[in-house]
Amino acid sequence: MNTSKKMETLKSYIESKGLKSTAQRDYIADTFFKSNTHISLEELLKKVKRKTPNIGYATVYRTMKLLTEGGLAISRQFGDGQTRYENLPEYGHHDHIICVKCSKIAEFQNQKIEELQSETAKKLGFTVINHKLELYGYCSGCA
Amino acid sequence: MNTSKKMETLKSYIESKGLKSTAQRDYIADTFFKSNTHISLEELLKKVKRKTPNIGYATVYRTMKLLTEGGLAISRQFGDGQTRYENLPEYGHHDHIICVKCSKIAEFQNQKIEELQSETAKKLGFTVINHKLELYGYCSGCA
DNA sequence: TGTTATTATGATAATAACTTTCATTTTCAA
DNA sequence: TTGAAAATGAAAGTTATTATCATAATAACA
Ligand SMILES: [Mn+2]
Ligand SMILES: [Mn+2]
Ligand SMILES: [Zn+2]
Ligand SMILES: [Zn+2]
Repeated sequence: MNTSKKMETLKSYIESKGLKSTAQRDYIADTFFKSNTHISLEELLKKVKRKTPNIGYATVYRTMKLLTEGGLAISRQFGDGQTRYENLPEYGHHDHIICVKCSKIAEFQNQKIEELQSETAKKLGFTVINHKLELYGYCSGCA
Repeated sequence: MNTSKKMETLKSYIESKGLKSTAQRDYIADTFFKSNTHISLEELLKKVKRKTPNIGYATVYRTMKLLTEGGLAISRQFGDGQTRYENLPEYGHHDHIICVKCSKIAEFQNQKIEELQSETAKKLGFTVINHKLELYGYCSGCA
């Protein structure tokens, strides 16, 4: 889904919730949609402030909360104590591998792992609704 | 490893670091070693205070930090914003599945998943040193 | 066994990320 | 155009964690 399509989806979501549209929210969302990292609120705020210096942290916070609720952003907690947000992946769910030295994050998909997770859960009488799989180690550059 | 063996290991670790032994630390460690849950600092403090009401949160915090550094405790962060500690597993590494309704935690081991993780990492040029796998869902009682 | 340097303790303060509050501004349906 | 409802931004509140500091306990050694 491209940025403009996402902006439309956001617009619909806002309408459906009886909310009002604002320039700040639009700009924050647009900036986020155009980012391709796992971005923290501070980082996003910094980006946004380059064009709109008077925007507040709280607005960025609330916008990302809204996007997450609306299914337009995914929040992630890696080990660093900060929530990070990423755009919806183009091709379904993915997990992460993080370099403990340079913090580089690589993404991967492994259908077999996903299946084994479900199986394992089933054996224990659980039904999985989501999961968190993070590998930590050294990337090729830091090994 | 049983509790007394762990206490000995702790004693060695303390000596090797040039630290001093104290009744508080011993009692906190012993209490932790005898617990078989994924226990938070608050919970551990509560237990400890039953016999030694004047023990402080900071001492429990520092003791668990010490145990973790010394390899006698594992710290875990599940989704609830609190660090939890667990004893060394009797039979190697395990991962967790957590009920989102009642917070029940089940443990599992799956060698195949572990292997697939290493493989996946290797393909991306990473060397894995640790990982985090948590499944979230409904337990049999909450389904 | 006393002395004393070093470490530990517990109360309290500081930190940091997140979340809420509130006075003011903005939006938008009527 | 108007006014009720929502949004904003600054500031305050929250919560778990970590640090500080005055005092107490430990232990090497004279
Ligand atoms: Mn990702
Ligand atoms: Mn466990
Ligand atoms: Zn790296
Ligand atoms: Zn349950």
